[in-house]
Amino acid sequence: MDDTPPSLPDMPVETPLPAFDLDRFLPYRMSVAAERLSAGLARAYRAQFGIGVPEWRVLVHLAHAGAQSVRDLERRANLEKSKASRAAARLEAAGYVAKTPNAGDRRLVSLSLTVEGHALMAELLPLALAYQKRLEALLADHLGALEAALDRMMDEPA
Amino acid sequence: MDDTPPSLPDMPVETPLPAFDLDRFLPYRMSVAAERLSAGLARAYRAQFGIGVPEWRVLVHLAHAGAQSVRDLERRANLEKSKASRAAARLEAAGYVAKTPNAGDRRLVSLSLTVEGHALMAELLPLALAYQKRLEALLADHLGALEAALDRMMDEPA
DNA sequence: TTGACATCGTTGCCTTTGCAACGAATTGTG
DNA sequence: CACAATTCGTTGCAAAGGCAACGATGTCAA
Repeated sequence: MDDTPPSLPDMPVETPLPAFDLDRFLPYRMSVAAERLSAGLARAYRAQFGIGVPEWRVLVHLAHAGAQSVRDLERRANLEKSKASRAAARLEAAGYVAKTPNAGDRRLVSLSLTVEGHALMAELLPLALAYQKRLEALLADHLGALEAALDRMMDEPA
Repeated sequence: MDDTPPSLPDMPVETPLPAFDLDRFLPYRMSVAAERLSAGLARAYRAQFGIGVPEWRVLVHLAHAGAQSVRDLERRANLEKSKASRAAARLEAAGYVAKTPNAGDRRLVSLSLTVEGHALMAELLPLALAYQKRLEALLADHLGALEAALDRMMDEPA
């Protein structure tokens, strides 16, 4: 708060930097808020089921859309290829997901929920839905604008 | 969309799962949008200056608040302790940040921008400000509600 | 048909992350 | 003053992530 610093002779005079408050910077705020939301939910399944975020996304998408290839997950659940592949491998090892070769195109792997995976989702999905409800109630009147803002961010090419 | 599946004898009958579309799930949407914003900005400095997100946060906070300890960065820039420590170490190696022991409390390390770090920020901050401006223009009428929503998410204890 | 080109999923390699433990320094308590 | 408890920053270690390359498969056009 020293508007006119004494400028001691041995202190190099530096161009003043533009004012910039990280706390008002949108990429930062979004990142922190997103981390917070993910962490809040993850507490519900991470410790209890050994499921991380990538696994969660795979499971949800399989539950919602049925059998899917790794490529589908990459495109539709925003999972980088190797991330999706390894998450699927972990889920297969845990017995929640079955990997079967696709008959039509043998490059594809068909991932699907096992009975255990289905049962797991029967537990997890209600938790997620409740979390979503809580958020919607918290945001209330701002929810619509938030979603519109998110849409715009996602539509923008950059 | 087969509402009444044939229920073949060898197909175990499973409780139908609640409808759940990842694309409408807020933690997911926030995470994807945040990643997108960070990536958009990071392109401006990552390749060109070898600066990653943690380094960026350290630099910005030092530019904004002057000399800070690792603990300050942890608290005020949402950087986990070791992340802040290592980012500071990388920045010191790159010559952008100076680490000096704090006279009053010798447990603390005082991090500050070097002349080179100051010059770097004189380049980077305008980029960040322009990016913020672009975002604000894109969001336009929804900006206020977005910020209010972010505030609520951050205030909530969970 | 054949050969160039594209796509799919996995893997190797290296970096980054997260967590816990540690030594050094400081604070608080009796 | 001693000495337990706390705080600060770093580091070891195992897990996760990112990227590029690979083999296998599929497509397409000459």
